[in-house]
Amino acid sequence: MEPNRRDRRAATLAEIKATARRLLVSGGVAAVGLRAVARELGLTPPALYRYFPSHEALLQALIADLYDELTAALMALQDNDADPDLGARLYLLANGLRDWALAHPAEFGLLFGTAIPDPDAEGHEDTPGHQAAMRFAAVFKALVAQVWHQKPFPHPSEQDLGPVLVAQLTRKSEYFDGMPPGAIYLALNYWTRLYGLICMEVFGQLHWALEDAGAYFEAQLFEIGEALGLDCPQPE
Amino acid sequence: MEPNRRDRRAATLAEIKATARRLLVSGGVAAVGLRAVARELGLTPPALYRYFPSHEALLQALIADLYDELTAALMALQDNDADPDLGARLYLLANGLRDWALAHPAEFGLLFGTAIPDPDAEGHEDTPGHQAAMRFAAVFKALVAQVWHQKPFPHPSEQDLGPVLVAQLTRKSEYFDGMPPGAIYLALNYWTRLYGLICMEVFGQLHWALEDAGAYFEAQLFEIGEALGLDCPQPE
DNA sequence: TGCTTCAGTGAACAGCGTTAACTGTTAACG
DNA sequence: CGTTAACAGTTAACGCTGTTCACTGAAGCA
Repeated sequence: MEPNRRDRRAATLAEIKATARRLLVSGGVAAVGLRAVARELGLTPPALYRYFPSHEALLQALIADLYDELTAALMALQDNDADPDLGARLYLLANGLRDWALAHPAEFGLLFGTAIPDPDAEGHEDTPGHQAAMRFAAVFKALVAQVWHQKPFPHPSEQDLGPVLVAQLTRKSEYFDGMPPGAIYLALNYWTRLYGLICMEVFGQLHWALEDAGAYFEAQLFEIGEALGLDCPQPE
Repeated sequence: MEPNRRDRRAATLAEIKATARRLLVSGGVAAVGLRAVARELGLTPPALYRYFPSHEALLQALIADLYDELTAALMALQDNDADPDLGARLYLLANGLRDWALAHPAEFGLLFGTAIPDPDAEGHEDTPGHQAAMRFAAVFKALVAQVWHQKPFPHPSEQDLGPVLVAQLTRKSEYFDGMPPGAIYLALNYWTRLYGLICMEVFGQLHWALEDAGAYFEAQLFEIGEALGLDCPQPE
């Protein structure tokens, strides 16, 4: 019945991350301090260094966990939806992302708000947070590719896009399961508009115009769906 | 020839803000510390309190200055453009904003990146930074309203938007110089897409798909212009 | 049993924003 | 002109932060 030493370690590690998240929710990212976490757990600050090599590493682990939680939530949403129309799942996913963001604004802010304009990166692409972000992005990518392969939607021609853009998009054709550049362009369009919209709503940058952006989001989502040749989202 | 005391004060104040900006550019917002600024100026940290009541106030002043600089740059861009077609100025403005953002990523990050999801705000709407942001937003608002009044563009009907959204948009009709809700919807659409696009590009969130987002931005800008019933941007 | 591993502590360091008390210069006023 | 008050700036200190080092005590293993 007495816990193993490795189990104890895992339990403490989970407690640390849980505490960090609680502090994140209650006071924003600035409240997630090494000392604050230690204080909350009844430990001394250096004790945390047995679990994380630095404060930044703790935040990275928290970010990775949150990405994975969001990814799992969206995948569960897909699995529980029996609708054979994959286009409907795109609405499901988009609304799911927005709902999660609005329900967890602090977490969302940590994941997507903390923008790092680091032009000379060269090496921070293998952090836990970044890898988890890639897994998250793959969810949307996979669904869009499935939608495409189930019923290819009309897309702009290569002449419309121009050679420079086509060259870049074609380079991503393999990642997008063989979609043509015009279709990838629409997929990118879908993502950028959805992402931008949710960020602006959660970060309160729409407040000056709309006190409740829900209806606006719905209308925009319908427009974006139209661009992918999808039908009306829901009867509602 | 010896400078007045009030002039000396103004000069020091300008030096402080210039130093703060230099630190911002070279090391991000985290590098703009009270002590760092003082060190750079050969002063002791408490001396800065003769000019700013707190570190936050210094940042606010810097934000306000940057907003004003950006606003002035965009207005100068408009004034130097003799094109009577106001629609063309929308492209000019959009490209001007993007150019400024790409040329000054650190400053842009301070202005637009640091998102503050503060739901229980109630009182931070009168900071210098927020007021300057309103002046900045007014530039776009004014031009869109001018475009509308010069040549009203086709816009979605109230039935298309739904009563909830129409009610919110109508409440902004006065601010938008009497534009109808459908037109305000398109104006908002213009702003959200432009804003989201530039943020994603500057903050490197498009790098996984596009190494150079210029062509993509151009294509998107054309789409957004189409939605406002504008003609082709430029022969180029 | 003896040795090692490891969680955790206490003290300390450098850096941060901020405050209080103090010094010298500079402008203003009777 | 001389007094006085305002002002720019300093030094010292407080509490906070992330981080390191030397150390203790207990758990795990041979």
